[in-house]
Amino acid sequence: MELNTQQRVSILQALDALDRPVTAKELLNAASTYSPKLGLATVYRNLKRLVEAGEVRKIEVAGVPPHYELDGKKHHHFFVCEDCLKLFDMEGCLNGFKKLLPPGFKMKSHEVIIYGACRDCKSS
Amino acid sequence: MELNTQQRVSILQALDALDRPVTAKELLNAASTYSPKLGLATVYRNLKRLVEAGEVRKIEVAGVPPHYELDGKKHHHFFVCEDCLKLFDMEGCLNGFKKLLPPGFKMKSHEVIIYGACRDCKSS
DNA sequence: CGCAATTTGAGAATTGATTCTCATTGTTGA
DNA sequence: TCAACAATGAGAATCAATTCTCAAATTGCG
Repeated sequence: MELNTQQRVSILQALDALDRPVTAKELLNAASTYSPKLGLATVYRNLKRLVEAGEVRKIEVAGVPPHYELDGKKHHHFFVCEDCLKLFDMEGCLNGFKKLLPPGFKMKSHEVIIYGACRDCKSS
Repeated sequence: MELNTQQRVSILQALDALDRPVTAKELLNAASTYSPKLGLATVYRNLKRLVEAGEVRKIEVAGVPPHYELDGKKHHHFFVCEDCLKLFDMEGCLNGFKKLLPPGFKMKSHEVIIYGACRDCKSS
């Protein structure tokens, strides 16, 4: 049976409070506020289970380590700040993906990633 | 001074012959045809230099190990076959990326990745 | 050709992300 | 309440990609 531990709750709380994709370490820092002795292994253990349960989504984009965010949001894409290396959600999507497909290929899903400078890093 | 070794030539030859993004190991296999004793470290050493020289592009997409391809092609994107895990170039691009940008963010580049089944894996 | 600088091969070592170990602690149904 | 089973902490271990080490081989100017 799965127990509802304090640290698991802290991790979910932190994910919810941060409200953007974060790395395991960022999550450790944030959740440590609620569970001071929290360890990285526990963060990973819980992330793994949450991902398998469909409650959390693991996001891998080139140039930055894997990030995690609460799942269940509607279809969206990501922005990578090349300065601070943070990831941000972007609402909306594009059309015409199929026209890129080579003949005979079948599309199951797609990903759009925009690289640049976030609001806070724009000026630096 | 940079020497023009047989193995470096073999690596370039293999990249050219394969004509799609390949992993370091695939490249080792392919280039071994020309340079039988070729080692993985040499492949990496040369890839690194070729990437720095702008002759080769390193492509990182979620779900597959890093791939490399000759640079200099015109702007394009990638298709990942979820079956055979091969990467393919896709000609063309889409419009409207800027409309996805959160206010205050600045776009420098973008990436589009389509996941699915390639021609050879479509039926399986 | 002759040699000095560069490169290679092969395996060891490193790196970053993640998982495992195991003794200890926490959680919960009865 | 309280035992059984699950989960945690901390560091060791693993894993895959990549880099390093160093003796031996190669390359190319003169």
